[in-house]
Amino acid sequence: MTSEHTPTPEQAATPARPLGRELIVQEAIAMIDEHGLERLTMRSLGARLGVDAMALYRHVNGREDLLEGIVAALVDQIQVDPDGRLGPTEGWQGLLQWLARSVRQIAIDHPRIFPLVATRHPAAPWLRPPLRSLRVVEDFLRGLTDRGFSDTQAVETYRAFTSFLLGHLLLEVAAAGATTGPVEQPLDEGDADLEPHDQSLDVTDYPLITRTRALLSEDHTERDFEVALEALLDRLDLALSQ
Amino acid sequence: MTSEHTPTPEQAATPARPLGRELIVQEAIAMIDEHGLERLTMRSLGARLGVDAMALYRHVNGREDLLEGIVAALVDQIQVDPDGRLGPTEGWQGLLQWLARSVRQIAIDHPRIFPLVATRHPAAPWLRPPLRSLRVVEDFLRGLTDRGFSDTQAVETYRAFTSFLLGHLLLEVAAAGATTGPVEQPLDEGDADLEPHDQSLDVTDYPLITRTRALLSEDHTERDFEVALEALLDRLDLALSQ
DNA sequence: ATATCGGGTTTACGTTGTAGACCGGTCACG
DNA sequence: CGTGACCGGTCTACAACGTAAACCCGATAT
Repeated sequence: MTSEHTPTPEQAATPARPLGRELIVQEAIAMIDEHGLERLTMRSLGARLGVDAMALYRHVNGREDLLEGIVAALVDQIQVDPDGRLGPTEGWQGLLQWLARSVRQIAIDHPRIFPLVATRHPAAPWLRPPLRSLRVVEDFLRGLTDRGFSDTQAVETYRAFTSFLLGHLLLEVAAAGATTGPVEQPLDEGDADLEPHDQSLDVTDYPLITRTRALLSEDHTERDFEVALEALLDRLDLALSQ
Repeated sequence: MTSEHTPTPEQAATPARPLGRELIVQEAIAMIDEHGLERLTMRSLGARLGVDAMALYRHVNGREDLLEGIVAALVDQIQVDPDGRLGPTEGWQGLLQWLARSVRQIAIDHPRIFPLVATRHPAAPWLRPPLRSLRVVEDFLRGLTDRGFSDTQAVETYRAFTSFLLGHLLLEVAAAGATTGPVEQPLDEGDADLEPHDQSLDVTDYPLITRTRALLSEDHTERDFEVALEALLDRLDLALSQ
């Protein structure tokens, strides 16, 4: 009877038994979405599932493995090919556009998890986040080679495309996280001395920043994403035709 | 006398007194470079500096602040403008090329720290990693406006350029980290049961991956970086001329 | 009926970040 | 020339975390 109350009064208990890797990962994702990564703890996750923390270890090889599972779960949501098989009318451009938007949607839905997808070490050095599962890469390569790409071209496109996705989406979710609230503090605000490291920073010494402040704060993430994607497609198209 | 030996026998003591924020951050950077982020601990860092862990708190506002300092230190190394002022002969292309390579060099020198630069929340939502300090952004905007960019163009370029850098460099250092050794385990290898989650993954079910395995493993990071940069510059040039 | 075992619990330990008390030297000032 | 402040180190302590190990119990197989 040492702890009768639930340690975190998040939700009392058992959202959907039977306990298993799937459910655990799912609930962990929800938890990060709601409170951020640092608040995902074995104990809190266990509590949320109405179960002792140690129970999780029956289904998951420790916290690292859990994070791995979370990343894998998100990556598995990526659809390389739309359901209604897109005809070769659109060609590879359509495929890449679809895929890009698919990945983008996932990133936006889980802005606090995407950094994990971006930075955790993939299973093999040639897997490039965010397209970091064998299934996705296979489908990607097939999609392109089916549409006339040589193996080399397909692989080069894989590299260019992942770089594009990673840069744009990571910046987009970072911006999203900044507005939503970066971390979720446990409700204190006693600011220390020792150079308070100004929160709302002073910009007066930087004339150009001051001048462009409004411009800098504008949000064009979606448009930027689309035009950069278009530019990439153009570039690839050019590279193909020679 | 509870702990007479140094907790981590890394280096006995005092590499360069006077203790201070600067020195602490510097040594922390060295430590991450050598052993990885998760092995950077207040106690180990203190030990490395020949000092009690708590001494660090006199100069640093806790671990988070230390990480902030590390990121800031790296970003401060970025040189927007070469020392020998480059004439307007090169124009803005030269500037961006120089800057890109400057940032890239830093990323490569600290592959285990760059992810921090990439993913930690900047001081303001409109600061975009890796160009995430006021000084760098100011110099960046000045460099461009000095060369004929409008404010809007300069800001748009800032966005495009940071996306480019982040995507390419993050993937490059991830690949680097994968070869060097991702984490630095404390020397055990007793593999658990529970689906060993295959380390050297099996690729036989993925014909296209199998076929392009060699291609996928080739390393073209530098070339890719340069050609993507060139493409970006072309795109910007085009956007400028209309 | 009884042995097995999957899957939960309890307890305990080591490691981490960090608060807070202590404490010794140095330096300003009466 | 004391004497107090204070700067910057130490020591001790604690809560939170990940997780190993032992336990335990109900269903199921023999």
